Amino acid sequence: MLQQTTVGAVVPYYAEWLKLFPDLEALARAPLRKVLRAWQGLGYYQRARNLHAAAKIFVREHGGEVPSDQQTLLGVPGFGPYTTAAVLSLAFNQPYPALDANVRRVMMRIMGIHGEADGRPDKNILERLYDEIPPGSPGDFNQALMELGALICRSRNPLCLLCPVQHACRAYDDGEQEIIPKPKKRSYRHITAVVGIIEREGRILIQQRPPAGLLAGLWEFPGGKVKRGESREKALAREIKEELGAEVSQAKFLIQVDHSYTQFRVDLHAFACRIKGDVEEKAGRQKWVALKDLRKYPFPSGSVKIIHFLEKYF
DNA sequence: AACGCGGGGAT
DNA sequence: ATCCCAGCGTT
Repeated sequence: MLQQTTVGAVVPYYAEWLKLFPDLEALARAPLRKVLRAWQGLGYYQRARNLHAAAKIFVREHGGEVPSDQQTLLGVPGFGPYTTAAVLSLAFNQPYPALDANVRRVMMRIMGIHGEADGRPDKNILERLYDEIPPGSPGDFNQALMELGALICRSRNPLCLLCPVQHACRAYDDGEQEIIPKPKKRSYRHITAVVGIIEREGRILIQQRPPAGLLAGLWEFPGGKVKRGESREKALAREIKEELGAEVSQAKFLIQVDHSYTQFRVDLHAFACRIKGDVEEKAGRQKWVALKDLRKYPFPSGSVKIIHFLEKYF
């Protein structure tokens, strides 16, 4: 859960997760839909699939235990260099440095390495960490470095005057703690999208996204992007026609929700819809679901906001 | 080496 | 409006 996600966002999910899946066997035998539902809102859903697959491997091939060998762990879904090192050092007391974003920033500053923070393991930093890591307490060392990065050696406004290793920091000596690492430039697009809440005989139509790509395997309401110069109603009718082969006979605006991704921001407009005729069966799975049953399916966060609105006012 | 993959908090 | 986060897998 902590892969590329802040501790504060993870804590409630972690607690709930352990209630649902108290041990490896419980996770291994759970259906994917429940696993994804428990992950709903956390993002990067491939992590949930990986963890699910890993639990199955541990139960089936390793007697229900987590292996304590580096090469074995590196072959398990979701276990890359960082996670493998973190498990080996924290759980098994083995001297592997856990090089995460915090530690990388701390070490770039201590060693005076300029440039952007690269996501890949840096050879020079790893060599230094292997030299410094105390064989007797590698887990404490790793966690101390991560904590130093999170609380003192922060990305912005580092608290150098409170830093216990200020005397050993090249960036501080040179007054470069604010420019190491160099901020990344990102483009930021804005998209407006419409979705149809299509009801028939007390049920609402939802469809499942493809098994790979963005929000893979999650469910959503039919709809799509609004093109330039196009009205929301026109876009809704066009998308419903494209996706379902059906004509929109009525559309009443319900709610607008904002939703931000890393690379873009979506402005979602939901409409209560009536359609004429039947819905075309598509390769992607579709379901008519009662409002109270929507919460059983994994949706992206933007859709969840719409569902909360529906539950409150319908 | 570069890119795709969420979502929310901090500033 | 930007930037970032206890990264990984694919190309």
